[in-house]
Amino acid sequence: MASFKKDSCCNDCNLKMNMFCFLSDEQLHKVNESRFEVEFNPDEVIFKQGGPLTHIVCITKGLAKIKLEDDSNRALLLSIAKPTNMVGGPGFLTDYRHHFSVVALEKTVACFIEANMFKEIMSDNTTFSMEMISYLNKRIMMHYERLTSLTHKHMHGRIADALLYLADAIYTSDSFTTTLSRQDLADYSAMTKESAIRILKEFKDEGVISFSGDQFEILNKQSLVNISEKG
Amino acid sequence: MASFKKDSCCNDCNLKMNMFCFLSDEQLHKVNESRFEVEFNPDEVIFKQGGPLTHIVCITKGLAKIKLEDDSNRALLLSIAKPTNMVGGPGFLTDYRHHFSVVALEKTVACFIEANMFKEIMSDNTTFSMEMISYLNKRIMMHYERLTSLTHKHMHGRIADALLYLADAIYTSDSFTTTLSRQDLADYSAMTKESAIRILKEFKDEGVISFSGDQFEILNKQSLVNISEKG
DNA sequence: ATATTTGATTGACAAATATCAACGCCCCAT
DNA sequence: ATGGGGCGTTGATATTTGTCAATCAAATAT
Repeated sequence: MASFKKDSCCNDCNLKMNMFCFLSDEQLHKVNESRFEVEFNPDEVIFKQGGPLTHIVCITKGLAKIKLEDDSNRALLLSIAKPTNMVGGPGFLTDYRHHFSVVALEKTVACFIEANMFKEIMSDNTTFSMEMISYLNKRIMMHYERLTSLTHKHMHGRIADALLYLADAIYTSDSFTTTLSRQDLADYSAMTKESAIRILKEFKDEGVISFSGDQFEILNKQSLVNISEKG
Repeated sequence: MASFKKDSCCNDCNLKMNMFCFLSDEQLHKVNESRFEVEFNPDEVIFKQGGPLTHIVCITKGLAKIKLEDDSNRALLLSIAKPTNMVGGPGFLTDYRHHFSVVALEKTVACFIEANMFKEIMSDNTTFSMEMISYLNKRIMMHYERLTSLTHKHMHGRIADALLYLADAIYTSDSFTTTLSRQDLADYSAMTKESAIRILKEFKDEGVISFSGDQFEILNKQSLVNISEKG
């Protein structure tokens, strides 16, 4: 297993693990000593909502969905984590519980780092702490976008948002094969699977996208952006 | 104007200003030197979404609504700030812009503290930084609750949530007079004003609440909780 | 006092969305 | 090959929610 390196820093909203460039050599060494990797199969649970938060993970290979579960059976797919995103959660420095579940979407490798180590590092590395604050603030901006999208847009706009998210943020290509099920797409867009399917079909009929099974292609991106903006 | 004091600390979700108990005497002195207060009239804008984030404020008197505005004209009322909540925003340590508007709901006094001072303090007070991380994580938990409530619950459940929020978190009484308009209640619950009014009336007809104008009273709290949980 | 404005309310109706049932398809285990 | 089981798809229908227009009431201006 390769060690984390002090290479380029990254201001990406996703707190790539090279945020570790802010660590001292000694701190970096400590992290690399204690961290370990686990490989998960598709649909396996990496973190379970409600469970104890003892470690922060970094997705090093594969893809995982971040899922908010409520009292009924419905779920909201908050976002997707890809290499090399950090997945922590609001339980850190608060109640040390998980407030969402993380589920592997394919064969996925997660690197576990003790939450206590994070805490220790922060308590004597203020740059790292401030980078964490910056990261949390970017997550919050993302939540704001999700809140307004999910509450103010119609289904067409929400599905357009989902497709744009997958193409731009996850697969970085307008043509992609996904391991997300239709139900996952629906959970991301806060609607039923049937509604998601109908709207995907409409987009296909209108020539905005094409798909067959799990292979998608965005044919008219501007149109998708318009649909997203119109709501 | 009274100075911030190093009295009791507070683990409240709202980062009460007595989070300042984590400051050194010197830091506290610096903050008290430069901060200043402004009084706002009802409906006046304290922060405008999109504007520059140069200061963090603390609501010292009154009540203010935190409002997400989207491209169309619709707004989402995210939460309400009361004394002595801090109101910063995700622009801090990121793009230094405001990502929501803050609007006074009544005569409201806001105390302004330079964002730079916050940054300085953090860079040599790791307890303060970590307290900030804890605060941000609690805000994120709140966003999760809002996300699942607003996307998964029907209007009845959402209005029930709004009423419980006002009674429990804002007015700390099951009987309260509010300066929120029906439109504000609707914006908090992500529905139209007409729908909010209809559901309030239903609750009144069923004896769950009573109200006249802006005076509300929760008559059957358990019932309201049930409605909230059923969705 | 009277006109005007603004927010609250109501009803009729239209649009958006979920539910339910049925069916097809593909993969897998027997 | 064959019979589930799960996922995807479709259509019919019911429910939820928004829109539009009208009215009402309280507050404010003339």
